[in-house]
Amino acid sequence: MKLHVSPDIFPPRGHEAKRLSIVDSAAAVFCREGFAGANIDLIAAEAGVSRQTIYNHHGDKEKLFVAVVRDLTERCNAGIFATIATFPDQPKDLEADLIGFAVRLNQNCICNRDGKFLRKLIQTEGERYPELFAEWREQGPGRTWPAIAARFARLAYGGYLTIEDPDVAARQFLGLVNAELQTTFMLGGSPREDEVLQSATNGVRTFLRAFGKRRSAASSEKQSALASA
Amino acid sequence: MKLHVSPDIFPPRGHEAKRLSIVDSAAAVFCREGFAGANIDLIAAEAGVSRQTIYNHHGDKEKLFVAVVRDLTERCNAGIFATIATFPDQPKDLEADLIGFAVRLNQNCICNRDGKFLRKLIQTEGERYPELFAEWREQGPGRTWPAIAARFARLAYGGYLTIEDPDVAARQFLGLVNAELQTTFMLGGSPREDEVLQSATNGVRTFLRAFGKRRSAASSEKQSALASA
DNA sequence: ACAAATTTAGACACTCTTGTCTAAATCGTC
DNA sequence: GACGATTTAGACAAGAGTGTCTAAATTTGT
Repeated sequence: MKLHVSPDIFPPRGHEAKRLSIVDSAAAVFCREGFAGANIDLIAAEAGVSRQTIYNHHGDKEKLFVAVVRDLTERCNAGIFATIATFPDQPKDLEADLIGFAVRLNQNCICNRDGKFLRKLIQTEGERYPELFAEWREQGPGRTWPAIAARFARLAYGGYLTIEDPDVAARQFLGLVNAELQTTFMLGGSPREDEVLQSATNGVRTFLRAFGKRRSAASSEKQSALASA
Repeated sequence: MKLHVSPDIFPPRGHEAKRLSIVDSAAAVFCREGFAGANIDLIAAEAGVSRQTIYNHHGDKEKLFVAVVRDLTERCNAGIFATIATFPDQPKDLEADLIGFAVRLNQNCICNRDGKFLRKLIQTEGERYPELFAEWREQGPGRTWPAIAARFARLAYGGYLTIEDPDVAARQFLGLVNAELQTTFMLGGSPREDEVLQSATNGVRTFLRAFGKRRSAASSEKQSALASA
């Protein structure tokens, strides 16, 4: 599940390990307490590290915060693109496959630890660090949305969907699929697995009612002519 | 600790005016800086009041915060119910009327000052005051969602929509209508008026593709026979 | 096992904030 | 104009947190 490709190149082992541990704990504490309320001593204790080590590594509370956001953005992006790679380009069962994709997106990118933390940091401190979060916006939504939209465009081109604007459709897909989780997200909680599945199922059904080739009356159409140029 | 004999009975007008001013400024500062980062001196300055007056009125930073959330919840609720009252029960032009409703909901309840503040306070401090935000959840979403769902149920009963679960439909309506504003909301910004309209228009169109009586290909069927038992 | 680098614990100065207190100023009302 | 209530400015103690420094302890590479 983890890919430790090369965790220890030139810095010694314990060194980088401690850096990771610090950033991890810092993320948790910054989220819980906010930037102003976050206590370096507490971060140190939670990371199992002395306070001085934090200053050795990052120099500053603010620099530490920036490092946290950068780390989270990077890891979340990786997760999102990995999940986008599982988008059903040639679905056997369109509804089931889209539900699966929606659930994966939620579980692996939005509801997981990194996703929750990054979201909360953006919400709480976004206005205080405009340039930092402008960077996030470019690297994150600015790249992931077009990627998702492209997949929906391909589905439409393949004849599975009737879509005018893939960008709009992509955003509406996520809006629908998370429609029933908004209150939970607001309070910073994690929805249960069955809630995620329920919301995704309802959302995808509505999405397909709007954009699916209508199979309403009959016709489980094995519309095979997809291998077109 | 002094005991205020009767804090809010006979105090004169200017008194209550100052209280309002304090709560207002406090809301802004708590939102900008977070609870821990909020500075009472700054709130006082922004309210045009001395620090001591704040302590006279609210006694405590934490009590002040609670007062702010209570006030915001109350005012936002009032706004939402006022807007729900404008829901198109007997629409002439279903699409246009639903778009109008969506825009009103956004402008008067979600994007306005109170809505923005309340949302941010819930997001940032929700986990720290579970009982306070449980109260919000009951008073807010717990009452507004059923009210909105009831309106959609009535539309369905009137033959304007084909809905199985009005609660789900209501949530999906809002999810669709705000689908293109999510990133802006995240960063605490206010979308421009034309963005709100655009998102609402796209959202309502998709909503009607899913739940509207289909006038799609042919058959603008004046399917009037709805008053059945 | 040795030497260099890193980590640690603790003390420290400094700043900032909360909440209290007091005496003077201001306001509202008669 | 006078009286009571409220507000104000400022000083104040107490506490908490940041960032620095130092000397000892530990880890790492050789």
